[in-house]
Amino acid sequence: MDAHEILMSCGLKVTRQRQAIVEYLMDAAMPVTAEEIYRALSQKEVSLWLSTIYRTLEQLSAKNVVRKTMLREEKNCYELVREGHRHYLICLGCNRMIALDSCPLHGMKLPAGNDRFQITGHRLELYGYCEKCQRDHH
Amino acid sequence: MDAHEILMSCGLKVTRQRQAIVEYLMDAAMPVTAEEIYRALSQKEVSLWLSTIYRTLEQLSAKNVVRKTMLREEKNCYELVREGHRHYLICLGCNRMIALDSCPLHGMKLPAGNDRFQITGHRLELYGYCEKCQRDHH
DNA sequence: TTGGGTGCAAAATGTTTGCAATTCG
DNA sequence: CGAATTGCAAACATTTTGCACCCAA
Repeated sequence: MDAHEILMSCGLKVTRQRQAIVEYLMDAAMPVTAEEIYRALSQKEVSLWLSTIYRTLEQLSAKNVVRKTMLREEKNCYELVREGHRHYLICLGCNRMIALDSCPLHGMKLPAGNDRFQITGHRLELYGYCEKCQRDHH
Repeated sequence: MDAHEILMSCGLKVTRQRQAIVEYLMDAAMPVTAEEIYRALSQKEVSLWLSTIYRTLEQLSAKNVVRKTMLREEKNCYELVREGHRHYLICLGCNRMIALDSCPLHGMKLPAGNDRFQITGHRLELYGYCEKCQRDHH
């Protein structure tokens, strides 16, 4: 599924700007901020505005094609929704994020989910220190 | 431990404003925004500015007395660090948050934590629908 | 007394909105 | 062509910063 198809399937018109945004998200290994998209695309041939990026991300989020996340307690980040959901290890030393290849909660019976509260999703981030920063940290 | 002692232990001067902020956090059952603190204290006898609140929360966060959280993908919230850490059920219907009384991950061996990445903390939020909203939602 | 703290204003940052001009279908 | 989309400016909300005055230690 390429950018063009993704946009079509959302019922959105395929514009130069939107294609570039979706392509950028497809290439991104990590959640990215609106500003990162803006800077990256501005450096290429693509000229577009931040408001367009926000609007597009908003629309794609509504269609569940993009997910808004908030990693590292800072800005909003956005990532393409791929297989299921995704969690990250976040290094407190260098801020790098490492995607986990599976959900640690998968298949787990959560004590909180009972008839009084129906759990439909979760968000999990693991913090710590990567190999390099473990050394530097001491 | 009261507000006064908490501030002292952080090496911060005990001022009227800071005391009020910490007391408010102690009474709060849930993470609160800077603005909520501002409005609540303004209504009482306490006069103080938002910048003072942000500065104080910043300092308390640095001392690990307060934790910054971002629930519901919206604004920054702050909560007093009590016993260990805390997780919430968040209702997507009414936005209400319900504190869990224990950490579902407690005692769990996380597959990601090995010698290459040392896990020191995590953040987990569970989303779903509370009893009332399960009915309304359909 | 004095260095940290606060009031206050102003700036910086991130995001949203309104509208005319443009472009996709 | 007509509706959706964009460029652009301006508004908005949140958070940070600078500085003179103030007050806790």
